Amino acid sequence: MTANIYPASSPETQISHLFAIIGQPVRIQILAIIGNEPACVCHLEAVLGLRQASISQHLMVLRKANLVTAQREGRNIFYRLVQPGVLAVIEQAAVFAGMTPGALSALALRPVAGCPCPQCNPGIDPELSCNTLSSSKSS
Amino acid sequence: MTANIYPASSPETQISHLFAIIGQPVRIQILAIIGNEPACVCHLEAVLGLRQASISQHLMVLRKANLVTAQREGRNIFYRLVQPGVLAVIEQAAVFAGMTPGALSALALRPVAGCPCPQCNPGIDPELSCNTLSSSKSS
DNA sequence: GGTATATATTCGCAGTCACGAATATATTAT
DNA sequence: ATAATATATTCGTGACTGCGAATATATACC
Repeated sequence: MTANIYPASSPETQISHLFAIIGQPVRIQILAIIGNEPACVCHLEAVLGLRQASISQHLMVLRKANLVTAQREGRNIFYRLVQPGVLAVIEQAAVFAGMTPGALSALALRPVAGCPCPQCNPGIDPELSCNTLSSSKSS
Repeated sequence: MTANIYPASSPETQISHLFAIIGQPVRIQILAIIGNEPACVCHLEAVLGLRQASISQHLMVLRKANLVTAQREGRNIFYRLVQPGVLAVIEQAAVFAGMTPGALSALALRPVAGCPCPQCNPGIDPELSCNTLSSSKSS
Protein backbone atom coordinates (compact mmCIF):
# COMPACT_ATOMS: atom_id res chain seq x y z
CA MET A 1 0.00 0.00 0.00
CA THR A 2 1.51 3.30 -1.03
CA ALA A 3 -1.23 5.87 -0.57
CA ASN A 4 -4.06 5.61 1.88
CA ILE A 5 -6.32 8.37 0.67
CA TYR A 6 -9.65 6.59 0.63
CA PRO A 7 -9.61 2.82 0.58
CA ALA A 8 -12.58 0.71 -0.36
CA SER A 9 -13.71 3.09 -3.06
CA SER A 10 -13.78 2.98 -6.80
CA PRO A 11 -10.53 3.96 -8.47
CA GLU A 12 -11.89 7.22 -9.80
CA THR A 13 -13.19 8.12 -6.35
CA GLN A 14 -9.83 7.49 -4.75
CA ILE A 15 -8.06 9.54 -7.38
CA SER A 16 -10.55 12.36 -7.24
CA HIS A 17 -10.23 12.51 -3.48
CA LEU A 18 -6.54 13.08 -3.81
CA PHE A 19 -7.20 15.81 -6.35
CA ALA A 20 -9.80 17.42 -4.15
CA ILE A 21 -7.33 17.54 -1.29
CA ILE A 22 -4.52 19.07 -3.30
CA GLY A 23 -6.92 21.19 -5.34
CA GLN A 24 -6.16 24.19 -3.19
CA PRO A 25 -3.27 26.60 -3.71
CA VAL A 26 -2.29 26.75 -0.07
CA ARG A 27 -2.07 23.01 0.28
CA ILE A 28 0.04 22.69 -2.84
CA GLN A 29 2.38 25.28 -1.40
CA ILE A 30 2.52 23.47 1.91
CA LEU A 31 3.36 20.19 0.24
CA ALA A 32 6.01 21.84 -1.89
CA ILE A 33 7.57 23.54 1.11
CA ILE A 34 7.71 20.56 3.42
CA GLY A 35 8.69 18.39 0.48
CA ASN A 36 11.79 20.48 0.24
CA GLU A 37 12.55 20.03 3.92
CA PRO A 38 10.43 19.53 7.04
CA ALA A 39 8.95 22.77 8.33
CA CYS A 40 7.22 23.94 11.46
CA VAL A 41 3.89 25.70 11.48
CA CYS A 42 5.34 29.12 12.17
CA HIS A 43 7.59 28.72 9.16
CA LEU A 44 4.59 28.03 6.99
CA GLU A 45 2.86 30.95 8.61
CA ALA A 46 5.71 33.27 7.67
CA VAL A 47 6.13 31.96 4.16
CA LEU A 48 2.47 31.78 3.23
CA GLY A 49 1.36 34.89 5.05
CA LEU A 50 -1.73 33.21 6.41
CA ARG A 51 -3.17 33.03 9.90
CA GLN A 52 -2.02 30.22 12.11
CA ALA A 53 -5.46 28.69 12.45
CA SER A 54 -5.94 28.56 8.73
CA ILE A 55 -2.68 26.74 8.22
CA SER A 56 -3.47 24.31 11.00
CA GLN A 57 -6.75 23.54 9.30
CA HIS A 58 -5.05 22.80 6.03
CA LEU A 59 -2.52 20.67 7.84
CA MET A 60 -5.32 18.76 9.48
CA VAL A 61 -6.78 17.96 6.07
CA LEU A 62 -3.42 16.79 4.82
CA ARG A 63 -2.91 14.75 7.97
CA LYS A 64 -6.25 12.99 7.70
CA ALA A 65 -5.37 12.12 4.12
CA ASN A 66 -2.11 10.65 5.34
CA LEU A 67 -0.13 13.01 3.16
CA VAL A 68 1.80 14.68 5.96
CA THR A 69 2.84 13.71 9.45
CA ALA A 70 3.59 15.84 12.49
CA GLN A 71 6.48 15.44 14.90
CA ARG A 72 7.31 17.66 17.81
CA GLU A 73 10.84 18.98 18.19
CA GLY A 74 11.19 21.21 21.21
CA ARG A 75 8.67 24.00 21.07
CA ASN A 76 7.74 23.47 17.49
CA ILE A 77 5.93 20.80 15.59
CA PHE A 78 7.53 19.88 12.32
CA TYR A 79 5.62 18.53 9.41
CA ARG A 80 7.03 16.30 6.74
CA LEU A 81 5.74 14.36 3.78
CA VAL A 82 4.54 10.83 4.39
CA GLN A 83 4.64 9.93 0.73
CA PRO A 84 6.93 12.10 -1.35
CA GLY A 85 5.29 10.65 -4.43
CA VAL A 86 2.57 13.24 -4.11
CA LEU A 87 5.05 15.75 -5.40
CA ALA A 88 5.31 13.75 -8.61
CA VAL A 89 1.57 14.21 -9.08
CA ILE A 90 1.84 17.94 -8.57
CA GLU A 91 4.87 18.13 -10.78
CA GLN A 92 3.03 16.30 -13.54
CA ALA A 93 0.28 18.88 -13.30
CA ALA A 94 2.85 21.65 -13.42
CA VAL A 95 4.28 20.21 -16.59
CA PHE A 96 0.81 19.89 -18.02
CA ALA A 97 0.18 23.54 -17.20
CA GLY A 98 3.22 24.44 -19.25
CA MET A 99 5.56 25.20 -16.39
CA THR A 100 9.15 24.17 -16.24
CA PRO A 101 9.77 21.09 -14.12
CA GLY A 102 11.58 23.20 -11.58
CA ALA A 103 8.66 25.53 -10.99
CA LEU A 104 7.42 23.30 -8.23
CA SER A 105 10.51 23.52 -6.09
CA ALA A 106 10.48 27.25 -6.62
CA LEU A 107 7.29 27.35 -4.59
CA ALA A 108 9.25 26.23 -1.59
CA LEU A 109 11.75 29.05 -1.73
CA ARG A 110 9.70 32.17 -1.97
CA PRO A 111 9.24 34.98 0.53
CA VAL A 112 11.16 33.52 3.45
CA ALA A 113 12.36 36.99 4.33
CA GLY A 114 11.30 37.42 7.92
CA CYS A 115 10.76 33.82 8.82
CA PRO A 116 11.28 33.38 12.57
CA CYS A 117 11.42 29.64 12.93
CA PRO A 118 14.47 28.10 14.62
CA GLN A 119 15.37 26.28 11.46
CA CYS A 120 15.69 29.52 9.52
CA ASN A 121 17.52 31.23 12.41
CA PRO A 122 19.60 28.57 14.11
CA GLY A 123 21.53 30.59 16.65
CA ILE A 124 18.84 33.09 17.45
CA ASP A 125 17.97 34.17 20.95
CA PRO A 126 15.13 31.92 22.12
CA GLU A 127 13.38 35.05 23.33
CA LEU A 128 12.79 35.87 19.69
CA SER A 129 10.44 33.05 18.93
CA CYS A 130 7.89 32.73 16.19
CA ASN A 131 5.15 34.97 17.51
CA THR A 132 7.56 37.63 18.67
CA LEU A 133 9.11 38.02 15.28
CA SER A 134 5.83 37.75 13.47
CA SER A 135 4.34 40.62 15.38
CA SER A 136 7.48 42.72 15.16
CA LYS A 137 7.57 42.08 11.44
CA SER A 138 4.08 43.47 10.95
CA SER A 139 4.71 46.50 13.13
CA MET B 1 1.25 27.22 -24.32
CA THR B 2 0.11 23.73 -23.54
CA ALA B 3 -2.66 24.08 -20.98
CA ASN B 4 -4.92 27.06 -20.64
CA ILE B 5 -6.52 26.37 -17.29
CA TYR B 6 -6.18 29.74 -15.65
CA PRO B 7 -3.61 32.13 -17.05
CA ALA B 8 -2.29 35.12 -15.18
CA SER B 9 -2.32 33.34 -11.84
CA SER B 10 0.33 32.07 -9.52
CA PRO B 11 1.67 28.62 -10.36
CA GLU B 12 0.03 26.98 -7.39
CA THR B 13 -3.30 28.56 -8.29
CA GLN B 14 -3.11 27.29 -11.84
CA ILE B 15 -2.22 23.82 -10.68
CA SER B 16 -4.87 23.76 -8.00
CA HIS B 17 -7.48 24.84 -10.50
CA LEU B 18 -6.68 21.84 -12.63
CA PHE B 19 -6.95 19.61 -9.58
CA ALA B 20 -10.22 21.17 -8.57
CA ILE B 21 -11.62 20.45 -12.01
CA ILE B 22 -10.54 16.83 -12.14
CA GLY B 23 -11.17 16.37 -8.43
CA GLN B 24 -14.48 14.73 -9.15
CA PRO B 25 -15.03 11.06 -9.94
CA VAL B 26 -17.39 11.66 -12.82
CA ARG B 27 -15.04 14.03 -14.56
CA ILE B 28 -12.14 11.63 -14.22
CA GLN B 29 -14.28 8.94 -15.77
CA ILE B 30 -15.31 11.24 -18.58
CA LEU B 31 -11.72 12.13 -19.35
CA ALA B 32 -10.69 8.50 -19.26
CA ILE B 33 -13.52 7.48 -21.55
CA ILE B 34 -13.05 10.13 -24.20
CA GLY B 35 -9.32 9.77 -23.86
CA ASN B 36 -9.77 6.25 -25.07
CA GLU B 37 -11.83 7.39 -28.03
CA PRO B 38 -14.19 10.30 -28.68
CA ALA B 39 -17.63 9.71 -27.27
CA CYS B 40 -21.03 11.32 -27.58
CA VAL B 41 -23.08 12.45 -24.63
CA CYS B 42 -25.50 9.58 -24.79
CA HIS B 43 -22.61 7.16 -24.62
CA LEU B 44 -21.39 8.84 -21.45
CA GLU B 45 -24.93 8.77 -20.17
CA ALA B 46 -25.13 5.02 -20.69
CA VAL B 47 -21.71 4.25 -19.31
CA LEU B 48 -21.87 6.49 -16.28
CA GLY B 49 -25.53 5.95 -15.48
CA LEU B 50 -26.11 9.63 -14.81
CA ARG B 51 -28.74 12.03 -16.02
CA GLN B 52 -28.09 13.85 -19.23
CA ALA B 53 -28.15 17.28 -17.64
CA SER B 54 -25.60 16.31 -15.07
CA ILE B 55 -23.20 15.04 -17.69
CA SER B 56 -23.68 18.16 -19.76
CA GLN B 57 -22.81 20.23 -16.72
CA HIS B 58 -19.62 18.33 -16.15
CA LEU B 59 -18.79 18.63 -19.82
CA MET B 60 -19.34 22.36 -19.60
CA VAL B 61 -16.81 22.58 -16.76
CA LEU B 62 -14.31 20.58 -18.76
CA ARG B 63 -14.97 22.70 -21.83
CA LYS B 64 -14.44 25.98 -19.99
CA ALA B 65 -11.15 24.60 -18.71
CA ASN B 66 -10.18 23.79 -22.30
CA LEU B 67 -9.78 20.13 -21.43
CA VAL B 68 -12.35 18.81 -23.89
CA THR B 69 -13.84 20.02 -27.11
CA ALA B 70 -17.18 19.30 -28.73
CA GLN B 71 -17.85 18.49 -32.35
CA ARG B 72 -21.13 17.60 -33.90
CA GLU B 73 -21.41 14.52 -36.10
CA GLY B 74 -24.89 13.99 -37.39
CA ARG B 75 -27.34 13.89 -34.54
CA ASN B 76 -24.74 13.51 -31.84
CA ILE B 77 -22.09 15.74 -30.40
CA PHE B 78 -18.80 14.00 -29.83
CA TYR B 79 -16.35 15.07 -27.21
CA ARG B 80 -12.64 14.55 -27.37
CA LEU B 81 -9.62 15.55 -25.36
CA VAL B 82 -7.95 18.81 -26.22
CA GLN B 83 -4.79 17.97 -24.35
CA PRO B 84 -4.23 14.26 -23.83
CA GLY B 85 -1.55 15.16 -21.33
CA VAL B 86 -4.23 15.48 -18.69
CA LEU B 87 -4.38 11.71 -18.67
CA ALA B 88 -0.77 11.63 -17.58
CA VAL B 89 -1.70 13.68 -14.54
CA ILE B 90 -4.52 11.32 -13.67
CA GLU B 91 -2.32 8.33 -14.30
CA GLN B 92 0.34 9.72 -12.01
CA ALA B 93 -2.28 10.02 -9.30
CA ALA B 94 -3.41 6.47 -9.97
CA VAL B 95 0.13 5.25 -9.53
CA PHE B 96 0.42 7.27 -6.36
CA ALA B 97 -2.77 5.67 -5.08
CA GLY B 98 -1.19 2.29 -5.56
CA MET B 99 -3.03 1.28 -8.70
CA THR B 100 -1.52 -0.41 -11.66
CA PRO B 101 -0.75 1.91 -14.56
CA GLY B 102 -3.47 0.28 -16.59
CA ALA B 103 -6.18 0.97 -14.07
CA LEU B 104 -6.91 4.26 -15.75
CA SER B 105 -7.76 2.83 -19.14
CA ALA B 106 -9.93 0.27 -17.38
CA LEU B 107 -12.22 3.10 -16.40
CA ALA B 108 -13.05 3.62 -20.03
CA LEU B 109 -14.23 0.10 -20.63
CA ARG B 110 -16.70 -0.60 -17.90
CA PRO B 111 -20.43 -1.15 -18.11
CA VAL B 112 -20.95 -0.44 -21.79
CA ALA B 113 -23.60 -3.13 -21.91
CA GLY B 114 -26.64 -1.33 -23.22
CA CYS B 115 -24.98 1.67 -24.73
CA PRO B 116 -27.14 3.01 -27.52
CA CYS B 117 -24.81 5.41 -29.26
CA PRO B 118 -24.20 4.96 -32.99
CA GLN B 119 -20.56 4.30 -32.36
CA CYS B 120 -21.32 1.31 -30.17
CA ASN B 121 -24.01 0.08 -32.56
CA PRO B 122 -22.87 1.01 -36.07
CA GLY B 123 -25.51 -0.64 -38.22
CA ILE B 124 -28.42 -0.09 -35.91
CA ASP B 125 -31.78 1.11 -37.05
CA PRO B 126 -31.83 4.91 -36.67
CA GLU B 127 -35.21 4.53 -35.02
CA LEU B 128 -33.41 3.04 -32.06
CA SER B 129 -31.61 6.15 -31.00
CA CYS B 130 -30.12 7.07 -27.67
CA ASN B 131 -33.23 7.94 -25.74
CA THR B 132 -35.20 5.05 -27.15
CA LEU B 133 -32.69 2.50 -26.02
CA SER B 134 -32.10 4.19 -22.70
CA SER B 135 -35.75 4.01 -21.81
CA SER B 136 -36.15 0.48 -23.09
CA LYS B 137 -33.11 -0.56 -21.10
CA SER B 138 -34.63 0.64 -17.84
CA SER B 139 -37.99 -1.01 -18.52
C1' DG C 1 -43.11 24.08 -42.39
C1' DG C 2 -43.64 20.74 -38.03
C1' DT C 3 -41.94 17.07 -35.00
C1' DA C 4 -38.65 14.27 -32.73
C1' DT C 5 -34.08 13.89 -31.02
C1' DA C 6 -29.68 15.23 -28.79
C1' DT C 7 -27.67 18.33 -26.06
C1' DA C 8 -27.30 22.81 -23.46
C1' DT C 9 -28.70 26.06 -20.11
C1' DT C 10 -31.06 27.96 -16.10
C1' DC C 11 -32.82 27.74 -11.50
C1' DG C 12 -33.26 26.31 -6.74
C1' DC C 13 -31.46 23.82 -3.10
C1' DA C 14 -28.74 21.12 -0.10
C1' DG C 15 -24.16 19.98 1.07
C1' DT C 16 -19.36 21.21 1.53
C1' DC C 17 -15.51 24.17 2.37
C1' DA C 18 -12.26 27.86 3.52
C1' DC C 19 -11.68 31.49 6.40
C1' DG C 20 -11.77 34.53 10.67
C1' DA C 21 -12.54 34.68 15.42
C1' DA C 22 -12.36 32.63 19.67
C1' DT C 23 -10.93 29.11 22.56
C1' DA C 24 -8.45 24.90 24.01
C1' DT C 25 -4.38 22.02 24.58
C1' DA C 26 0.32 20.87 25.17
C1' DT C 27 4.99 21.99 26.02
C1' DT C 28 8.63 25.00 27.88
C1' DA C 29 10.61 28.34 30.99
C1' DT C 30 10.66 30.63 35.37
C1' DA D 1 2.57 26.24 40.03
C1' DT D 2 2.35 30.03 36.82
C1' DA D 3 3.13 32.21 32.60
C1' DA D 4 4.41 32.21 27.89
C1' DT D 5 4.65 29.91 23.56
C1' DA D 6 3.28 26.92 19.65
C1' DT D 7 -0.24 24.59 17.73
C1' DA D 8 -4.99 22.48 17.54
C1' DT D 9 -9.87 22.65 17.64
C1' DT D 10 -14.49 24.56 17.50
C1' DC D 11 -17.94 27.59 15.76
C1' DG D 12 -20.30 30.65 12.65
C1' DT D 13 -20.63 32.42 8.13
C1' DG D 14 -20.23 33.45 3.32
C1' DA D 15 -19.10 31.40 -0.96
C1' DC D 16 -18.93 27.85 -4.00
C1' DT D 17 -20.62 23.36 -6.11
C1' DG D 18 -23.11 19.31 -7.74
C1' DC D 19 -27.48 17.60 -8.62
C1' DG D 20 -32.42 17.32 -10.01
C1' DA D 21 -36.03 19.55 -12.34
C1' DA D 22 -37.50 22.28 -15.87
C1' DT D 23 -36.72 24.62 -19.96
C1' DA D 24 -34.22 26.10 -24.13
C1' DT D 25 -31.64 25.39 -28.37
C1' DA D 26 -30.11 23.14 -32.40
C1' DT D 27 -30.13 19.65 -35.76
C1' DA D 28 -32.40 15.83 -38.35
C1' DC D 29 -36.37 13.70 -40.36
C1' DC D 30 -40.91 13.86 -42.46
